[in-house]
Amino acid sequence: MSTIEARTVTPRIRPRMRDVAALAGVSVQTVSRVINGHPDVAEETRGRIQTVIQTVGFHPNAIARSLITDSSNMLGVVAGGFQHYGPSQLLTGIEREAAGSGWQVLLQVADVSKPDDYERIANNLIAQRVAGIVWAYPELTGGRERAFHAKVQSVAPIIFLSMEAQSDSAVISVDNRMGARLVVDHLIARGRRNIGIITGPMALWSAQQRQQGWMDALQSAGRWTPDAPTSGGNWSAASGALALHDLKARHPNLDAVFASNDQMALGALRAAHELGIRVPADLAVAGFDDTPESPFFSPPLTTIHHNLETLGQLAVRELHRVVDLARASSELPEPAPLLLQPTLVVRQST
Amino acid sequence: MSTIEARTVTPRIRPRMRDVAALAGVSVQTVSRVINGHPDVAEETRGRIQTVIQTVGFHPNAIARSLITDSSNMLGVVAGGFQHYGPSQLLTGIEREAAGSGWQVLLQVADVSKPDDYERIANNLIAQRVAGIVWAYPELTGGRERAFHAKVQSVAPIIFLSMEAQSDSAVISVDNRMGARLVVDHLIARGRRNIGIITGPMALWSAQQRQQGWMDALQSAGRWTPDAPTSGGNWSAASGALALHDLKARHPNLDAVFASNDQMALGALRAAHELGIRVPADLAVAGFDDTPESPFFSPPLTTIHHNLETLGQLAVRELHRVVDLARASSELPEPAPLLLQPTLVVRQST
DNA sequence: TCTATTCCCGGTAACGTTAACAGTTTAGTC
DNA sequence: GACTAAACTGTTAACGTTACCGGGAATAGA
Repeated sequence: MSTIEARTVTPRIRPRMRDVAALAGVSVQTVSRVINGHPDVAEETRGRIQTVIQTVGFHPNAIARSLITDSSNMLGVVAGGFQHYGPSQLLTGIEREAAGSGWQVLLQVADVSKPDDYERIANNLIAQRVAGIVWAYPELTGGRERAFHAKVQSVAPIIFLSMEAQSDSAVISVDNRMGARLVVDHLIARGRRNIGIITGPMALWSAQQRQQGWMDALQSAGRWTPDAPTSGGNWSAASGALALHDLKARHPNLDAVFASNDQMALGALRAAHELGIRVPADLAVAGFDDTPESPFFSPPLTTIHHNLETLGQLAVRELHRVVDLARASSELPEPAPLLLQPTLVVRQST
Repeated sequence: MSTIEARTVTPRIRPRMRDVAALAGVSVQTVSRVINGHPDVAEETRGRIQTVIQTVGFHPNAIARSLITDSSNMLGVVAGGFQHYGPSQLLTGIEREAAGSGWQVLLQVADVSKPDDYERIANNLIAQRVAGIVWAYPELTGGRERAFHAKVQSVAPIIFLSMEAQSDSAVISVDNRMGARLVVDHLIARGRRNIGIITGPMALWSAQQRQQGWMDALQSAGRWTPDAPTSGGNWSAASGALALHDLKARHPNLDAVFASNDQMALGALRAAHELGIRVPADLAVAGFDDTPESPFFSPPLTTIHHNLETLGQLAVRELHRVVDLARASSELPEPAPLLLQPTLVVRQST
């Protein structure tokens, strides 16, 4: 038995357009037209083809389509892991919006410990010919993201999340500085005199901004001194607990602390409890992020609310707009920057 | 000026192998050999080609490669969102292992509210010709995941996470039942007489299993009665708080509660505090997951530790093994199931 | 010197799809 | 009945890569 005979007799594992066309007695082009919803196909023919598609279980090959159209419906998302609440929420928003407009999400997680990992990721995204890129890997400005941008900018439009706004690239972010300002202003209004901060990893732009907002508030209240209580954390509850011990040891008369995220605030609350410090009577504690758990801390946490899911959605929507424009006009427009305003949520911890 | 002239004069936006070959004075085939690290290329030629690749900035087109080799290096990951700690950790493990072995992650998030959303996802994954699928969307057995499995099984091997083991599909999971058993045994050993449970969404296999473990422990201690204290939550801290109010109202002599995850345990702790119930003196509270925050609850939470990141890694590793085998032997072997054992972490809440 | 082997390289066809164009038929108009 | 437009369908050539095969040059062994 020749292979040709075997081919025609046994059903193909994965039917192609050609097979559908043969069975329906039309050309591949007509099948293509049906699949892509083009007009100029007789209703009768369309129905017949669709029946064949169903019965043989034909699925169009997106790879071949991408090759010939020189475009993919894939969106590259660069992240730094999902151990924390923020990135997870961001990803949820990105994926939802992408799926809603028919895009696929190609996920890339950069290894923080490898400084050159962005090169691997850039190569992956270029190789896959993604239509757009969302950089959700917050980091200090001027570093690897600039190199990354230079490398991929000819391939696809890119939007950065939570970084310093730059003239040549679009950034969509929550106004971290204003958020911190809001919460520290609140502490001042409550009559706190000695307000410390637990910062995030200072390599991160968002952590820097939150520290700035804290400084802004102190300065405009005329309370700023260079030795204002400061201690560094790494977003984790454990680091928050350590930081509070540290702060209290160095500044015994501390009466309020702004933790740069809710997890560290939780750690601070715990540490205060262990030290016999009453919250909020002796010490006010505030956080940032408004995680779903924060209302259930002891005591419930005053914090800053922002919606990162919306942020992710907006980023994808903007990217989509730019890609559509680029397809139409053959030139690549710049995405527009955006700054979302967070809000203060007052609870019993302050 | 003709377009052909323009083409040869202006540098191509995105060079192809053909361009590299022309510049290096070799055939495309030789360039291909260099790119894929094949032998039988003279060292001198290889160097020359690599120089050209660098200078013109050539990046191989993964789409064309996939088309001709009829294989992709993409892994489909089906999830249900990343609002909770578990799925995020799982994704981290999956991505890390995938990237480590040169795979790309194509992320698909199913909309829980649309029962037929798995069809859209299956079509996406088939269209992209993924090499393997990780189903990280925990749900009740017998439902959509079976239909999904039927639809994609001819395309790619699939591994399910956190579902009921089935004869015809591989499941890798943490032993949720044993974990719950461990923690409830511990509560019994501490002398608690009236041990309630706050369950997760009962449509989920993991929630069912944790309830089963609670029952197992009570039964083997001879304490099981059909009206044992039970209340349902949805994994959120808010639902945990509500559930504790509910339980305490219906069972005033409740002296221990097993919350099916740490978030709900946090809610229960908060509710207990509001009701003036001392933990652990009046009421012992235990959780499940050992989130990084749980040691900082008030009081620190007794819980079950399991490593979902490892789980994700193992799933991808197993999938990789199966795909490699399939490529070699042209038949599709079944992935092997696996059950990870969790451990008890005792803290001050019990 | 002849043959076999190894090393290196190139030509051609193919993967599954869509774009561009070229037909053919049908209906409508004068 | 001729002409035109509209509706529908088919043919051919690409997209960028790798598989397959074929062949020349250099080397080694007889």
